[in-house]
Parts: sequence; structure tokens; C-alpha cells
Amino acid sequence: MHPYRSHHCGQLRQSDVGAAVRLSGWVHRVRDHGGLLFIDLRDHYGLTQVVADPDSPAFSTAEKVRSEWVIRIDGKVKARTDETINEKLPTGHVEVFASDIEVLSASRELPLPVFAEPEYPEDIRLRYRFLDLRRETLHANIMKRSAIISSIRRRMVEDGFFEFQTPILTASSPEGARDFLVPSRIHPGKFYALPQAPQQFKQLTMVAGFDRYFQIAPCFRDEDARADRSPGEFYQLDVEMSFVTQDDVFNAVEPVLRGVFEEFADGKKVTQNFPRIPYAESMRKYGVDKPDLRNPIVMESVTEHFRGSGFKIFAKMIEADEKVEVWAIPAPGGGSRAFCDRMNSWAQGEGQPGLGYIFFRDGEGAGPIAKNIGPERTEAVRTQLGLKDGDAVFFVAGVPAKFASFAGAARQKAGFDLKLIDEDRFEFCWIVDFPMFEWNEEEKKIDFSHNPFSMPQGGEEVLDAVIAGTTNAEDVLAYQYDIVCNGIELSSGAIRNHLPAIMKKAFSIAGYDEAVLEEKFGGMMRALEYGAPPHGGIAPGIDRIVMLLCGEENLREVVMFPMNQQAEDLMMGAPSSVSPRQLRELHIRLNLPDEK
RNA sequence: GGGGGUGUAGCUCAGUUGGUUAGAGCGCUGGCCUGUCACGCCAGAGGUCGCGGGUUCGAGUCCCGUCACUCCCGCCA
Repeated sequence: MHPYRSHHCGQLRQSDVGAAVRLSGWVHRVRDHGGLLFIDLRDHYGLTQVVADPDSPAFSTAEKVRSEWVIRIDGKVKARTDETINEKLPTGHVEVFASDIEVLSASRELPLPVFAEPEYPEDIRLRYRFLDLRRETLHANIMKRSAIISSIRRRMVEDGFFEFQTPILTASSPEGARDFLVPSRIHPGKFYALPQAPQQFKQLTMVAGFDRYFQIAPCFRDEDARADRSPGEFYQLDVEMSFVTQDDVFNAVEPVLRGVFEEFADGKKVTQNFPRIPYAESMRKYGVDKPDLRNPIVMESVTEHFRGSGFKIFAKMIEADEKVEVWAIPAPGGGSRAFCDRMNSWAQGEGQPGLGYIFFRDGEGAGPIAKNIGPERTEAVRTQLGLKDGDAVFFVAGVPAKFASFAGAARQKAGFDLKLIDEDRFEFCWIVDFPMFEWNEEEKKIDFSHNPFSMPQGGEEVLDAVIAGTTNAEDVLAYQYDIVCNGIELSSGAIRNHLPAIMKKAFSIAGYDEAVLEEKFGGMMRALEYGAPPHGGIAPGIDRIVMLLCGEENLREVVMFPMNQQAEDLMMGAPSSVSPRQLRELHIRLNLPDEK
């Protein structure tokens, strides 16, 4: 017999009754009745009840074992009597009567129990991650992650994509997030950088003629963490395709994501055809470029109803600046003073002066704004938004670019608080037509709003028009897109600019001369000068996909060995000090901040 | 870098207007228990109340500072 096991702990069934078996696993739970003792033995596959009675030579050992000890048991499979069947366990119709128990590995008293899963402090969970990972939910999340990734790989390969590896040690890139740097021993004073994404490599893979690339790619960015943003490292399904239009990218990626979500959504509904929403429309309707389409609230401009109205605050703002608009956030079912006041104080907590509202009851609008603008205008607002008694509407006024994100947050809060959001669905959309450039208020100049390598819509002609002054730079759109699910940005992508001439013009509009372009992106530019195919791609975030499919709100619940918010690995003790000798070899002398 | 929350036994938490010896559940140790599956019962050990300072006759509780964890803002082409 195998030294450790003949079966695993989720395997035995009634058909195995009578068999002599050997199991190994962790002691999940012990129930000691004195004259009879039960051990729930757990491994990756499941749980089997082991019984020891005083007649068995195993009994004295069984009395000693504690939670999370690793033991091997030999015994005989017996059917449980009807009264003792446990329907909750797949193995619950049988149990193993132990004839021999060997302790393979004992455990100290546990800093956090594996059995049962109340919440535990993150630092203890992370320090003892190997114990945390034994727990049912986290173990299941990690297994789901594994299954999702293999499903993605299978789907990509079936779609004719090829997986390639790209370097981990590469060059620091001037744009984007802060780089993680790795000092070079051989080249004193020089550094490698960990890739923020294999962006340039995947484009070079296209230039090199490989046609369809994908990779489950590690990405490294030295930025501060959020619940949905791991510190340091994360994974992307990195994709790039040659000779494609934006539609081709969508048609390749959409079925993969839809398929993966349908496969792992546990019956939740998944969007069948992902709507394509222009960036400008998304900002106007939802106040964000990553709308949660489970939320039915759609904002509308109601500026005209307030122009010259008795609500002087808004009327004067509209008078003073033609860019000022008033947006309405309809709130079906929010028609009570209590709810409106709650929204108002929430807005104040967000640093806003307040949140104006009208609520409808007894066939008329109520609240200070309704009084000020009078019944006719109130009725016009109600009709435009299709509201009825019991509903409310909130108003934000100003220059849309400045208040849009607050309005979007208010929309989402109203949606959640009024339970308008169906949590049992995955609502996808594409956000398309992102602007190529934007006004950089800090530096008082036009800048790239996303990826400088994206292809401007209209190509060289449009950029010529901008340079000639006949077109506004901020009106130029790019073949730049995002994919969004339930308000979470899963990915952005673009059709790339593969033409050096257009690249130079785009950079000149953003105020960079050719020397800067050559200095910062020389390698990329050179590649484009030797026959680059039109190409484009996308890079959905794996961790966020898994997070959505596991129903988790924190990435640490779907990452096996995550760092904490301060980007420390509490289990391995990273980052750590290194020896003077290591520093000498790297030509590095520390210059630490003064300790107070 | 900034703001909010949390910090009391190995773990989860309670702890009243500031008042004698800081409690409970789980876990741990010992004892009892032959059908449990969150087994049950009895007993016990276990505490710098995050740390430092202050107010007070007296501080887990009030004040100041600080540290740790976490959520958010900045940041994330």
C-alpha cells in the first residue's frame, strides 16, 4: 500500500464499504466522546469522518491529535446507520473505522482557526497565509482562479492566439506609473525596471510578425494600493492582434470574456451583446467612464428648466457661464424627505455644499427647489424624466467636467440605497471613442489623455487640422477603448499608432519635439520604421475578473500570497534589508531619511 | 503625502457617568462522556487593555503624541 494514502478525503462512497483504506490529511475537527472519538480528516479534495473506539489500537493516538495536525490513518470503510448519515458531506454516507493512526506532523496552537470562518485581522491572515489558505472560502477562491485562468488559456488558444513570454527585467519607461527598479551589478549606476505591462513587447511581437499574441502577464507598478488594486503586482490577460480594426478586437475578446463569465458565474446573467458606449455619452448619462449598468438610473440635462427660474443659485450660474449645466439624477422610489435628506448629508460628507432635490407626492413636487421654480417647471422636470409619485430627483449644477464624477457617485449611491441594482448579473459594456488629448490644468498644456501610442480617429489628416488650428485638439478621438463590468474597469486597449509620421505629429501636439520622442521611445519608433503591421489589442485584468466571479470586494481574497496595503509581504518579510556586501556589489550606498 | 475607522486573553468581542480583583465565546491544559458532525458537561491556565506622556485620589474609559492594520483621496499612460 502507498505510504500515505489509497484514497483522498473526498473520495469514499457507499460503494467502498468494506474496503481497507489509508487516508492522509489534516485534522479538521475532533469530537471526543470518551468512549468514542470522531476525527474530521480534511485534504484538498474533501472531508471524511474517521471513527476511533477504545478497542482500536489507534485510540490512544486519536486522543492526542489536535486541529491541523497532519495524520495518516488506516482503517475500514463502514456504512453509516440512517440516523448518522451527514447529508452535508459528499462522503457523509460512510465513515472510516481507524485501526492505525500515525502523526505525520503536529501543529502548534493556531493563531487563526481553519475550522469555521469568522473574519480575522488582515495582518494575521497574511502572516499565516498558509493557514488562511486552508480555509474553505479562500481555498475555493484560489481554485476558481486556477480554473478561470485555464479556461481563458484554452479559449485563447482555440481562437488562434499564441502565448509568448516577455521579459521581466526590462527598461524603465518614462510614462505611466512609478517603476520598480532593479539595480544592475554589471552596469554601475544603471537599473532595470519591472514591466508595468508588456505593452511595448507585445507591439514588437506584432512588428515581428507573430500575428496573434496573448499572455497571462505579470505587471508591476509601484503605486499605492486600493481594495481593487494590489500593491506592486497583478496579472493581465494581455492580448495583441495584427491587421485588425477595433471591431476585430472586440469580436475576438468579447466571446472569451462572455464565455468565461458564463462558465463561472454560478447562474448569474451575463450580457450577451456588450453595448458600445461612447466616452462622452457615458460621462453624460452615468458621470463616469466605467458605468455600472446594473444601475438603471440615467442622468439628463435639465438646464433649460432652471434658466431664468426662481431657483436663483442655479439660474445665476447658468447666466454667468454658458458652459454651466444642470444635471438631474432621477431616483425612482426615493421620494421621501428622509431619503433626500440622507443623500444631502452624504453629499456634504463628500465635500459638496449639498445636493438639491425635488420629491414627488400627492401629484406634486415637494422640497425647497420645487417651491422656488414653481409648479410648471417642476412638472416639466417630472415629465422629462418620467417620474411619478414616490420618486425623487437630485440636481447638480456647474461645469459638467468638474461635477461629473460627483454626479456619478451620487447616481451609484442612489442606485444602491434604493436597491435598484440587481446583484445577480454581470453587465458588460465597451466604452469607446476616448479623447486622444486633454487639457492638463496643472501644466497648462495639451497632453495625451491615455496611451500616446493609440491611433487617432481620422489619422494624419485630423492631426494636420489640429496643427493648422482648424480643429480643437480636445475634440480628436482615439481608437481607444475600455471594457467595463458592473462598474469595474476590467481593461483598456487601443488600436495602435503604427505610423511614425502620425506618431511625430501626435507628440508635437502634446508639446514634445522629436528629440523627446526619440529619447523616450526610440526603440519603439525604430521598430515602426521597418514595416509595422496595423495592430491593436487589450489587456483585461485577471485579478479583477476573478474578484467579480468570486463575488469578492477585495483582491486579497483572490490572490494566493498578496501583500498588505503598505506593500509588505508579512509572511516572507518583504521588503527586507540586505547585506552590505550585496549593496557593494550593486554599487549602492543608502541615503536613508532621518529617523525622528 | 492627507483624511476616516479599528486596536482589551492565542482568536472574535463586551467592558455603563472615570471607581474594588478587567469579563464572555472559541481555542489551549486536565477530568468525565459510545453516535457526534458548531458534540455535551466540570475545572483550570492564559492580560505591559498597541506604545509613550498628561489630567485625576483613582484611567481600558478623558486629553495629547506615536505605532500598527484597514478603507478612501492624491497616485495608478
